[in-house]
Amino acid sequence: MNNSVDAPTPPFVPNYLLYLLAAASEAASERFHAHVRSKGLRVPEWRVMACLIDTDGSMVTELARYAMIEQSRLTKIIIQMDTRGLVSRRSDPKDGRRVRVFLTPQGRALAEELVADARIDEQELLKSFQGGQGDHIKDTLRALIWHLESGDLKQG
Amino acid sequence: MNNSVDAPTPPFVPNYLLYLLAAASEAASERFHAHVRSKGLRVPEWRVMACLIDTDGSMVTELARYAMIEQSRLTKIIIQMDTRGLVSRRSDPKDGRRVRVFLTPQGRALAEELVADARIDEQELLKSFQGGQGDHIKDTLRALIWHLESGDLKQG
DNA sequence: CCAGGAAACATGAATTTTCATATAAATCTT
DNA sequence: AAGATTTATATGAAAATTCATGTTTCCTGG
Repeated sequence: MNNSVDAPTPPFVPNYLLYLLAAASEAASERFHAHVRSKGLRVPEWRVMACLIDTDGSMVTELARYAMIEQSRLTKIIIQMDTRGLVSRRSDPKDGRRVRVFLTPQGRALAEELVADARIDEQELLKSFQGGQGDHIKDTLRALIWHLESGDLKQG
Repeated sequence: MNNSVDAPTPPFVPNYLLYLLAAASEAASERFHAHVRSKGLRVPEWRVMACLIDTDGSMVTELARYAMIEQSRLTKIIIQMDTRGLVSRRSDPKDGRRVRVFLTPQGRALAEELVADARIDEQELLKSFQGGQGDHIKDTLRALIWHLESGDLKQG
């Protein structure tokens, strides 16, 4: 007979990939998201503005994919941002169904300021994350995203 | 004079660490989260159950940290889950302020089923992600989380 | 040209989430 | 040991999100 105690079963959550991804995303974003809110924007609004810095004038559906926001939700966010003067909406002359979204001068000024802040924040995160490791994490994440989006992993 | 066109400015968003983390989390979770919903649970409810598999009987505040859900929101989720018979709430006899949350037998059965499914899903993700790379990503994420939570990166 | 269908957005009602604060129990202070 | 603080959870109203579906515009074959 064996008197020794069993090794405790290891916990599930802290070793689960989807938890690690969500926790890493949250932890890494916390500080900058607080900064965004201090500037009077909610995080989804900041995401819209960051996307528009890259692709000003894109249509709502494109923006929804790029910013990872569901379409009807994005529509409502954009309407609010329009009201606040951060973006303007114009229907596409070539296709009346499409609504193209543009940064206003005011919106662009804020967006550029925040993108600059975001770059600094990112550099601080990466450089504090011991030399070189920092570079690799972005590559790893890009590879993971590419793998997940392309392969579709057997259409379960 | 130089006739050559400038190289286009590289886009910000697709190379931004916080975007990569959020996008990786979303892409990796999509399939399993759909599975969770097909079982009649919303994602935050699944998170609560997964946490309780590890730490049944924990108090609301602990659970909130572990499941990354804000406290007052968690309270409401737990009340719903209690009503549905997935968990039960008992006030701690040692400290009347605390509410300890337990899986019911029915809740535990569902939680165990989903944890098993989650393990399978995770294995499929990792093994499809070319040999060995899979292992490393979890280590990288753990390191990042540990770094972010411990260091606090200068108290900006 | 027209009917049918698809694509792009908008909308409304039900539900959730957020934020500030209330309540209640434990702990500290003097 | 009474009062002041802190900790734990609950609550309510305002705001945001979700989901299904409506509306408008475009496209396609006959």
